[in-house]
Amino acid sequence: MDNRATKILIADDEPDILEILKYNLVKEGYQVITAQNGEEAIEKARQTAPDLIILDIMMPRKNGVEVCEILRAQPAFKDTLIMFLTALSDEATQIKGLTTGADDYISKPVSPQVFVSKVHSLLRRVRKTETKTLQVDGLTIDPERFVVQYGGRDILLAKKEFELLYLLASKPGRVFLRNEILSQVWGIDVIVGDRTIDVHIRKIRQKIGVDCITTVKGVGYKFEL
Amino acid sequence: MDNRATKILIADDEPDILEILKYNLVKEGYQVITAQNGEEAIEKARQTAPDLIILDIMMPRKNGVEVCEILRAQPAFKDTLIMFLTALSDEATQIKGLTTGADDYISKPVSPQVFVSKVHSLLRRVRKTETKTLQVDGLTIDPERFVVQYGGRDILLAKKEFELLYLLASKPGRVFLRNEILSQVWGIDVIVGDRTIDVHIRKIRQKIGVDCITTVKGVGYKFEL
DNA sequence: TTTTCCATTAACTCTTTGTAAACAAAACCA
DNA sequence: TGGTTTTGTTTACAAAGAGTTAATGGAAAA
Repeated sequence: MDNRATKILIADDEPDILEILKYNLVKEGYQVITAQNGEEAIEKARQTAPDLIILDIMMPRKNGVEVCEILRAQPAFKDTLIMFLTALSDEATQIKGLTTGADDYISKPVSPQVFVSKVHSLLRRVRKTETKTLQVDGLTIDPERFVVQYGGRDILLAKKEFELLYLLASKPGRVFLRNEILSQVWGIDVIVGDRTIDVHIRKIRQKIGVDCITTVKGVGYKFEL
Repeated sequence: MDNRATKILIADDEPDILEILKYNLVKEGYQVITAQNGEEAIEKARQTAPDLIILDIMMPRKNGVEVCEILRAQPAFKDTLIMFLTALSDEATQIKGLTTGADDYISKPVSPQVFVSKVHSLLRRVRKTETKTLQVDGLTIDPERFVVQYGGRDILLAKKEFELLYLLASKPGRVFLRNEILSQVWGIDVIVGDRTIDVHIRKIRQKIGVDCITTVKGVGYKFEL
């Protein structure tokens, strides 16, 4: 699984819990941001735009449910995943939490395994629905079939090639910095050599046979037909 | 799985529970109808002809078991899936429930995951026997006889092989991730080794004799003739 | 009960893919 | 223009992933 570039915000007032959870998520390759109270959580959420927000219910300065409600009221967080941590398996709280628009909850105490696997599965569930077929000027990129079509021809790309092309084509004309490409396709903490991107770009150009990727020297690449 | 067209009726007298369950099913793409008591459940069942009916045992104005009995007595609901919710793990009630013709039961409290996965697996279980014969490019897959026909030839597949092929062929061209295959064919909580899928794929390819399953490395498999 | 068939695992091989390294070619800048 | 930086290309190699085969234990059929 690539957890690259997946940002997770955890808010809990107990530093120990925060540490443990953070440790386990970082180990899995996620980028973790922490907050110790409700207001800090909201602030950090705005600053970092995380993919998943994990909120303890019991927190000073706005509890988890309140934070969730505030965030959900904003368009930016309408589709962000939110998960609650409940100290006790307080049925009432669980229900309230879910109805206010959280996507899942975990009751503490929880084993790191279970915690991590819950996070995984929640993110996976959502990612799947994110894949949409792209159509740009006669080029079709279909993640469901994992096929690129151009001029009635099926072009088979390897995984990384496909992911790279998909990223570029997701915003035609927009320039993606090399850094951006790295963190989106390879992951935030994967270190690869300078020429790796170029080699993949080359293979894509070769396979497609049309010049659809433009180099912007000193900056990055953009997709354009 | 395409849950769009799947209608689920939930009957429970506690609005909170109803909300939580509905929320989770809707999130999975099911169409959900709710009822707050036994009689309402029967009425809504008649109106909407759901694919699955989830009944709380303890309900005012006819309890779950009574509702089940009444519905089962009607030809229209002879084959509808019925699932019970039991507040306590009351063994006696569970048994009674099942003998009156329910297909499964869940004891509350239940986590959203478990609940959703039970619903999934119940529907999957039944859909399988719902036996729609698939016809793709001269290949006929008939779940009723457990037989695959190709080029006028009958090919006998073992159960797992058949289920796997059926899944892949249900959406020709679409790539199924290994994970997806595992959870659809083997079940959500079965753990099998890495090579198990490959071995089954191999047997299918061998028996059919035509290359109809394409490997997408690092991603999964797809059916394509 | 014996036999056959099936699902799975393990061990191994084969293939594809990703990356590094080394060098060539551009583009940039003075 | 010559030197410098950035990108393109090629080749080679390691590792990931998938294919293959045989063996095992269990279930179903005979």
